[in-house]
Amino acid sequence: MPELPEVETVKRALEPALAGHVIEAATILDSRLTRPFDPELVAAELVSLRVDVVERRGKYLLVVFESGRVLLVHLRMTGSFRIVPRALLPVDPHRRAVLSMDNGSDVVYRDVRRFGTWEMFEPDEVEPYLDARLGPEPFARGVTGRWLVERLRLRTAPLKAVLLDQRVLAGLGNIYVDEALWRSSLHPRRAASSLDLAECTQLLRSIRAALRLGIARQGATLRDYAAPDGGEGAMQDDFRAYGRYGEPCRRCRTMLTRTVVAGRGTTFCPRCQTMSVTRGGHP
DNA sequence: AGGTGGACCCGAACGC
DNA sequence: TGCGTTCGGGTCCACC
Repeated sequence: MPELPEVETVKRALEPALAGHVIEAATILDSRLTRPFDPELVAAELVSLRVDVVERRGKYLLVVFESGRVLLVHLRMTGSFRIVPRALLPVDPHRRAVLSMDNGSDVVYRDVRRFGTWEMFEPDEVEPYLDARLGPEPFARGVTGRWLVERLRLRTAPLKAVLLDQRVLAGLGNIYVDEALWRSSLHPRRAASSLDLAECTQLLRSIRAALRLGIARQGATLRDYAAPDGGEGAMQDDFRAYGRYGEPCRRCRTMLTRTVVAGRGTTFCPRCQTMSVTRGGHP
């Protein structure tokens, strides 16, 4: 599932293939991708635009054109890109779009579950759109333990539910929330508002450590996620909690437990990750 | 207003 | 074997 580290990996691979290049042809094969807009019209809009830069905000990819317009892409669950030489396209029933670039390469988008979205924005539209949906990047300077404790102060929902809320911090999903909670020894069902400053400072350190490791490992490859160069991530080999229920905790050897929090499968250590205020954590 | 649960998808894994 | 059922996961939306 592409979360911040996976999307960052995609962004880094896409940038050199797109930046400075012109889209010579665009094909959109699935009307769901651009819904409610006509896929043929969106494809026509893309043709002959020159890409300026590729950016990431939370789990969104921004293909910014020289005109200032932006193609906003969200991979959701199973969206992925692949960069291949033109005409080297094996048959793939899950292919949803192709951008043919002026350097002879095709940027191919595939999406098994068809949740992903492509939407064109005018220069001034994209910022308000994202600002309404996303909080700050977890690595932003202004994000501190003090900021987080204030941000959680009025949130009575389970900590895990609040961390999955993109308006609090942008880019966390089920994997990295479970990883961060394990690292900070916090129970996923703790009321978010019950965390004190020390816990929030520790939690933020853990969130950043989990994300940093994910980026260094080029994301986690589960089932069919792959980077645009076809490379697979290695983060799945470094999971401390996510999906490891039934296996021993790497701190205390207690068997990890699986439960459901905020409607999401949740793995945690019933011994380390306590419901009460902790003294010091384990980054 | 904050919290919750269903809808959207479809392949994999599971149950009989 | 073959069929039907369940599950998951990000975001949006209706409802409390």
